[in-house]
Parts: sequence; structure tokens; C-alpha cells
Amino acid sequence: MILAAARERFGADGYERATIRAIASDAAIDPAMVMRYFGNKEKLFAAAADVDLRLPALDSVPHSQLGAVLSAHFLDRWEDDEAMMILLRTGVTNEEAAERMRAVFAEQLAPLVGRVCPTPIEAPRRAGLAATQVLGLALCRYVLRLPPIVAMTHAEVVAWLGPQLQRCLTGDLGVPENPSG
Amino acid sequence: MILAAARERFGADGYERATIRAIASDAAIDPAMVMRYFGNKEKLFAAAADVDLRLPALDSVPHSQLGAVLSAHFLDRWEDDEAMMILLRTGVTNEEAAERMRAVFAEQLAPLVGRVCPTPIEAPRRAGLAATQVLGLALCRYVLRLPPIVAMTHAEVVAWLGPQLQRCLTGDLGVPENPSG
DNA sequence: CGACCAAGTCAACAGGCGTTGGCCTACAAT
DNA sequence: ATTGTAGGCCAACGCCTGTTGACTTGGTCG
Repeated sequence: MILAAARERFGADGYERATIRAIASDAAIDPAMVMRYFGNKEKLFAAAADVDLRLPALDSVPHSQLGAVLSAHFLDRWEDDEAMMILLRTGVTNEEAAERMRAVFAEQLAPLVGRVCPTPIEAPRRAGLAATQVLGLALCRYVLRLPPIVAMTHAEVVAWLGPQLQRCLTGDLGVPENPSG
Repeated sequence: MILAAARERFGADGYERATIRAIASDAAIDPAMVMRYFGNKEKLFAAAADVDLRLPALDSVPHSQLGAVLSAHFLDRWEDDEAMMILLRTGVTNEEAAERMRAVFAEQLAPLVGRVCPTPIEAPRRAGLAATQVLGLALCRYVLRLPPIVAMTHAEVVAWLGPQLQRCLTGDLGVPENPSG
């Protein structure tokens, strides 16, 4: 499967270093076949970087458990879907990938937060802060491989991230009397 | 100054897309001069990515103020030193840059945390978690440009990040009865 | 004046890239 | 047996990259 090889290469090397030739070689086909099926490199990337966070419905989750549920979900998601890594690796140097990342945030995470957030006007900011938590941890653990973060077990990470996300969603934002800036 | 142009290009484009020709053009010199002065692209990058966090001495800071002090310091640092952005942009796709980032963490942040951390054995993990906070926020604000995070004022970011860092340094790690894994 | 040496310019090399068009094979229908 | 067609391979194009070596300039010393 071409897409599987593409996801692997994009996720491991980023957009610029992942070459069509290498992807084709991994898939044991000719580079020209990649062009025939996907048109060009950009379109191949777009097909490979189609991310679905698969966020669960949170309506039946008690407010005090939101952080814990999301923490476990994100870590599982991160460890079994290469597309997550693709966006993180490529979104940093490729504007198109960054735009897609903002879209994933706006279309998937933000609306969900909006439905469970006590004060809807704060929802986008709370969702954004939650994103910083998840992305910062993924960056240090899976990409930069900071030793102390890599050394944490799956359970330890979930246990740490849960309360952090909980604070993003329902905690004090720091300047509550003037939240809009 | 060649280094200034190199920092700008590496910070804006990442390692692969920043070309020696473009850097030389920015500096209004010939590409061959870059080679003469720095040897090759890798060495030029190494010279441009020499990051100093300039962390203040924290010994005289009350423990309850550690997060606030570091929060303000990091945000100032991010906003006036292009080298910070270089490492974030390139460390994601370039293993040499990632290694340098781990070195900055191990040599600059971790020792400082070790000196103010209540239980020294937890220091590396606390420093790592603090790194996830700072990097996650910088990633969303300066690189991915998530709108709600960009919309926050400097003061709002500092006010939010302070307590977060404080929790990393002196708060509950989540599984305190078994912190080493 | 002539000789040197560092600083800078220029053109070119070899290699890798995305992308293209032509050829070749294999199979189905007539 | 011949034709048509789709799928796949190969060689090549044009472009851009890092890097190199030869050449020119300008200033300083014997």
C-alpha cells in the first residue's frame, strides 16, 4: 500500500526529506506509479496526513473526569496512528501542514471543548491550552525524545496529563476577570 | 553578518529548506564565502543554533515564585532570540538539532531544577515536564500559530504559564508513591 | 616596482529531486 | 491471430542543491 509507506516516511522524515522515490521504493513500486495515483507530492501528503482524532463523546462523562478521559484517549491515539506524528513533524516546517493542523484543532477539538466548557466564550482558549499540553508532551516524548519524558511509563504519562488537561478545561485561566484580553 | 542571516533563515524555514544560497544572498555575499568561513552547512547550522537559555539564578527566589519567574523569563527569551525558534523548527526533522536540544535541556534546565527541587531524584522528570509546558506553548503560539493561543497577550500567557510551571517544579507528580516508574 | 597574501567572485561540478512521456507486457474481446 | 487497453517500468528532463577550484582584486611588505 502506497499510503502506508507514505505515512511512514512522512512521519519519520518530515515533508522535505521524505522523497517520492523512497516512498515508492518502500512500497516496491515505481515512482511514476505514485504520480499516477496521487498526482503530485503535495496531494500524496494531503492523503497521508488525513488525521482523525476520533474524540469520544464527552456528554456522559462527569466534568471531573474530562481530563482523565482525554488524557488516556490522546496517548492511545498518539501511539497507534502515524498520521498524528506526520502533522507534528511536518507542521513545523510546512505551512500547508500547519494549516491542516489548525483545521484539525478547530474542527475536532474546539467544538468538543465548546460543549463541555462552563463558559462558552472561554472555550477556544481552553481548547488551545489543552492543545499545548498534548502537543508539548508528544513533542518531548515522541519527537525530541527527552530522556526523562521517554522514561515515563504510559500510565505515568496518563496520570500526569489528566489533571493538566482538567485544569485547561475547567480550571482557573489565570486572569478570569478579563478573559478576552 | 552571515550568522544573523543564517539564524533568520534556519528559524523561518527549518534546516532543509534554508539554503546556503539564500543565506548568502540575504547577507549580500557569495555562497562560496559561507563555505570558506563555516566549512559546510552542518557547521554553519551548529554555529547558528548555539542556544543559551540565560536562565537566572533561582537560589534567592522564593519557592512559591519559581513558576512565575521562569514563565516571564522564557517568554521574553522566546520573543527576542531567533535561536530558540531554530531549534524548535529544526529539532523536529533533524536528528543533530534534536540532540542539541536534549543537550540544552540536560546542561541548562535540568541542573537548575535540580538545585531548587525538593526531592532531587525527581528533578529530571520535573525539568522534563517543565520543558513540555514551555515547548508546547511555543509550538502552538509561534510555530503552528493556533489562533486562540496567538490571541493571548504576553501578560496572559505569562499568567497562565506561571502556575503550570510551578506545578511541574513543586507540585504533585501524579504517582508520588512510585516516582521512578 | 614587484611579490605576496588574504578576500571575494564566478562558473562549474556531481548528485538528488519531482515530474514526464514513451515503451513494453499481459490480458480480454473480436 | 489480431487488436485494444490498462498497468507498470525505464530513461530522461529540468531544476535546485551543497560544494569546489580557478581566477581577479586590493592592500602591504621587501
